[in-house]
Amino acid sequence: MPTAVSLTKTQDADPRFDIMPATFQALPTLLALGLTPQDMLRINAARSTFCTLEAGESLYYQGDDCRNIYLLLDGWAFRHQILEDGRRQILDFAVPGVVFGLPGSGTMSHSLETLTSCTFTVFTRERLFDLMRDIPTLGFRLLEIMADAEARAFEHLTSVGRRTAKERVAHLLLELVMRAHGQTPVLRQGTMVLPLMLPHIADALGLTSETVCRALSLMRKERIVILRGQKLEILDLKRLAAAAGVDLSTELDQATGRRGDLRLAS
Amino acid sequence: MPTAVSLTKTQDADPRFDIMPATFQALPTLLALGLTPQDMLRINAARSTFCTLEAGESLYYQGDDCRNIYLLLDGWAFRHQILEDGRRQILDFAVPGVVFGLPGSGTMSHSLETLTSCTFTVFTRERLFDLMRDIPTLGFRLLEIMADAEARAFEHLTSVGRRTAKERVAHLLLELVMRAHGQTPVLRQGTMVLPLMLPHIADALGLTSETVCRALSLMRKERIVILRGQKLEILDLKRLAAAAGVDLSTELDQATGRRGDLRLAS
DNA sequence: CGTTTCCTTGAGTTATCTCAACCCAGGTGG
DNA sequence: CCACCTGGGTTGAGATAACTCAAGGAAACG
Repeated sequence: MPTAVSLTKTQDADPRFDIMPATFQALPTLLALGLTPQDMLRINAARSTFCTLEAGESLYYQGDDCRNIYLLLDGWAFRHQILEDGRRQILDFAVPGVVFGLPGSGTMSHSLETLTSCTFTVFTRERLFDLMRDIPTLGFRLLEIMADAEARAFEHLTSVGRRTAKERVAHLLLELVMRAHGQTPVLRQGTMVLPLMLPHIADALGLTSETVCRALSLMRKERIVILRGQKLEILDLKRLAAAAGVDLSTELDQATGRRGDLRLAS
Repeated sequence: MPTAVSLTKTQDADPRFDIMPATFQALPTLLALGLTPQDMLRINAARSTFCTLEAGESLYYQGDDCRNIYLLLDGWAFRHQILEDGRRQILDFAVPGVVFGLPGSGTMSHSLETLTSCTFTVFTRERLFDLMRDIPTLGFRLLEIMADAEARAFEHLTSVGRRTAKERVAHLLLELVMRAHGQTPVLRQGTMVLPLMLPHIADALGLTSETVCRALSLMRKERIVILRGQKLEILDLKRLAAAAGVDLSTELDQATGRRGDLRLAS
């Protein structure tokens, strides 16, 4: 299993990073909560390496000995595991602001593949450690991000283990809507772009694409959501939540509470 | 949903913590890799609060507004989510050394329930932040622990999403053996204590206890493992791995590589 | 030694899978 | 500009892994 891509090295760190190019705006959104502007500058100065992938390429493969930490700046990607006989499980979908490839132990347990063209920032393990030493808040923030990722993984696990096919599909769509809402606000009234194909949804949910298709046609008939091509249209968010078995008001409270939480006490 | 237990506060931090009581030995094993003895002392000094639970009690519930970080010192526990209609998904099993309740956002997405009597150390969010500021290595170590937990969750997800009942059971048993091996070495030749009942295994794997029972009887007939009561007897680790769909040699390489990894570069 | 709790096994049911045909939209080339 | 082709999506019918319900059985406990 070869390493996927060569990394592009930019010119040396430029102290004038406060004039940030467009691709750098993703960093503040998710990572930066609780950080001071000076901290931001230092982090940006450390981001001397990044890389870009086309849709369908892999940043790393299951079994690679990955020593880097990645921050997805732009695009959609997903992480997945593949069994010997080809069965695939999609572990999660990555949207801008997601951090991964963190200093776990041993070799990578999964691969990362892009859904659209993507831009990543790459920190080496050592550079991250230095940054965390200089900026304690960063370490704490990363811990929060990891904890959120864990919560998402758990929610996902509950879906796959204990929900019906229709509930799973509804739940995944709801999650993606909520997450996209935090990022790029949902496009005009309830429509957003999902760069997924049915097999992606199926492999994320432990189903076949036929079953996903049937669940989607059902919800289309019930006028809950319409997913055609890459366009997801939400007709009735409330009933989508109901179909997912989620109490939407609680969920929203949590999402807003979440924002509040992200501000660091100190 | 009430908070589960009252916390017991010990006498103020004692600088002579290098003479550690028995319950404190769990900290070094998993958390302490890469930390200096002085760091250990400071962390121990900050552990002024702990709590003890009997088997079957809960440390916190789904929906609680939990602001603490817990370290399991002794005993077995599990984290789980419950749906409205009572369906339960067990998210993971906790053994001594596991860290959880980390500063995610919003309210707790799951509950923690003990399987045996347990002892936990409790850090408040603020205290942990202070510690991380003082001991940068601690933050990095916690990040590693979280990354390992994520890898376990992903492996678990793949099991539930894409493996057959027998594969799932074999895989879980294998995971528990491997983890216990790192901790309390497996009891005499291939026998260890598992404080689980069949419904726990079933709810962890997205199965019913009957299906788990059938998978276990099958493996018993095949002379792979015997699980009776709380005693797990491994008759043929190689074939257990094969049944789990895992290449054991790779897995072992990884585990040993892992130990190496845990030592921090700096 | 009875009671309780959990494990085991069987037989019928069902959600999801498998396999296969068909459809539709978009792109390409004549 | 239209015919064809291709890569998904859709729908149906039969197969199957796992579920449900139900009846024992064994071990643990008082």
